[in-house]
Amino acid sequence: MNTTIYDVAHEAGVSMATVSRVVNGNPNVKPATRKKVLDAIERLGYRPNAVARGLASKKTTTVGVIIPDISSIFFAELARGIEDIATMYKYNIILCNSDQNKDKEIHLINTLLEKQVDGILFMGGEITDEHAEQFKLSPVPVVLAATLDEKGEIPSVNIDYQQAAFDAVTALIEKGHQRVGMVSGSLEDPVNGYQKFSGYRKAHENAEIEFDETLVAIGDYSYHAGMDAAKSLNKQENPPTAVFAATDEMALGVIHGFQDEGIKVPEDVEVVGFDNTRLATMVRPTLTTVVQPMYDIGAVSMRLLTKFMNKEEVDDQIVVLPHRIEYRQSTK
Amino acid sequence: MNTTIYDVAHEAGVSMATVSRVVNGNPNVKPATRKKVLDAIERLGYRPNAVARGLASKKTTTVGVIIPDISSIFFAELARGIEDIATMYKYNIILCNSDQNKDKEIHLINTLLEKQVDGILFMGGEITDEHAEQFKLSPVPVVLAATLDEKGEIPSVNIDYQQAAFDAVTALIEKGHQRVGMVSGSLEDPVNGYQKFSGYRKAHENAEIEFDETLVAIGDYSYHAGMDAAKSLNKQENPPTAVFAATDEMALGVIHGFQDEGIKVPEDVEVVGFDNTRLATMVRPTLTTVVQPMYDIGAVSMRLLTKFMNKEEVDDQIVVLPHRIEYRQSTK
DNA sequence: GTGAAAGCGCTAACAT
DNA sequence: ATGTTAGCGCTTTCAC
Repeated sequence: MNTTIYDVAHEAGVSMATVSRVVNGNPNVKPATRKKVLDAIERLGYRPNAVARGLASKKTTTVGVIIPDISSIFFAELARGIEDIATMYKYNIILCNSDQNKDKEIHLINTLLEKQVDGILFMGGEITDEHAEQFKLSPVPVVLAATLDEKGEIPSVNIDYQQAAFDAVTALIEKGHQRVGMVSGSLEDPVNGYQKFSGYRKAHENAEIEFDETLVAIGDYSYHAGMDAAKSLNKQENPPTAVFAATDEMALGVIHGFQDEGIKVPEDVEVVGFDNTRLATMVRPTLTTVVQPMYDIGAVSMRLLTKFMNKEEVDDQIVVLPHRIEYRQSTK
Repeated sequence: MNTTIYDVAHEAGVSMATVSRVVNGNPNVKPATRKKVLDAIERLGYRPNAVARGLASKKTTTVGVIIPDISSIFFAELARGIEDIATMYKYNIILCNSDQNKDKEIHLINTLLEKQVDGILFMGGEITDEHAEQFKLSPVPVVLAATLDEKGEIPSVNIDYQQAAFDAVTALIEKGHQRVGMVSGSLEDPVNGYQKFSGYRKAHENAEIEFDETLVAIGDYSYHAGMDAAKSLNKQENPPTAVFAATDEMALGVIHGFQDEGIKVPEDVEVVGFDNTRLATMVRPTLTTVVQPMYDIGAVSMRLLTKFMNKEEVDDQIVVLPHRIEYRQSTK
């Protein structure tokens, strides 16, 4: 059997309470007593049991993180931001992949709550009423990262995706492009689909260019979806001279798709991606892209969650981080 | 206050023990009783407290995962394999980044043990005596993933890195290359440095080609390290006609480094990478590389850990997965 | 098939 | 500054 606080108390000739005080850094312990206890701990190789502590104190210093897919370069970067800040505030993370599957998501929320996490960081696609319901019922705070709650009821950290897409497409239009294509995510996806597509449309409205739906392809965020989109876009009688892709990975696919057809990037067609993942600098031509600060979104959302967990005052629970466009070789 | 098993027992008019049986799927409950309990649970919105259960049962159904950097495309893929199998066996994962820093690693092991994880999955660089000591003292099983224990005492899942490197370099030599360069990791890194470098040397010995240290560059696994290596390799009076890089990311850097100097890949120099990360197909030319089944290493190591946690019989605790070379456009 | 009761290892009043 | 004690919510014998 493992050594317990009781054993230490006995060994040091003090009470359990005193040992607990020492272990938890409570200042109300005489230095001499503290030393006795520390020595006993050392001698016995005592290691506090966080589960027992969690039961008694109703705090686990553990937060649940629900993420669509940790193997995605995008989410992996976000997760790192989350974990770094969590570590800074002495929390551990229980990491769960949801594959953006609603049933899994709901199930995971409940599992995490059973495990008595002190808070939940959620990344996903659509926040349905059922999600909202679960979050409302949650006894611990929930923060969304890179995930939109249309109703604006759940604390979240994002950039303004629509504005970012608007900016990127407008920049293309201002360079003289009349036919700007888009490779979008599913329009049911609030962030990578709907928001970015809306930005694309608004940029056209704003420039008074008529919207041409043949210029829009829908992809599943994969490299291959980008390649396919480029090829089909290029087959048209009047192909686009610039393409805005909803993710970097699709943008790479678009570039290579065009290149495979003998089309030169950026000479014949300019390409702009979204996210600024590490991929963007690891291709030729390097990718012009909308910078979404993934690490920061993770870090800021975790920081926000710690504030809620500490019951600190929070002035604004819907945080919108700035974005910008990083110009590289895939545009002229 | 949250509803407890006691409340449910009261509501259903049975004892706590019976509720516990129902919740845990114990068959020794009359169907009628079970229904009463289930109804009460439903009515009260009861959610079992896993922390209390963990304290009473001494099992948390949680495993600790120590990983150098989740934002690395390589480890992220591994992590996904780990998580999928963990989920399959009803475990959750506490994910910790170590940055391959020894002190952090040791500290994390202790934190995880305090949290009473049922097992630990460790990914890192060198396994020092201190690591070995910690693992030996651990009350729960430990498995290494993509990490070598030279002493062969700790269960682990890997491929044969040296053989894989040998195969890759030998293939290059057999194509007629007399001057094969290498971009290695630090030789203090057992896997990406020492093992792969040894394979490189052995391939030369085997082919009776004298080893030329000017052909070897050391990189930090980054894209830029690969670029720099290519440039310095190319500055030599007698540059290599083929290069083997210890990781895909460095291989990409090598390719682009050469391209930037006007050297053609694969015409002027052939390049082989290592890992087969998703990057390998997202560049032009696509990358010939040694396939390391990252997802599988994660999955198999987690499966192995579950066997230890269940005290199942394990025939071989040092598992070596097969590797192969995937030929793409960066070689002729 | 069900219940009673003793912990699991710790924290947090409350006393002293 | 330190000790006493009552839980925290559950599992697990052991009875019946």
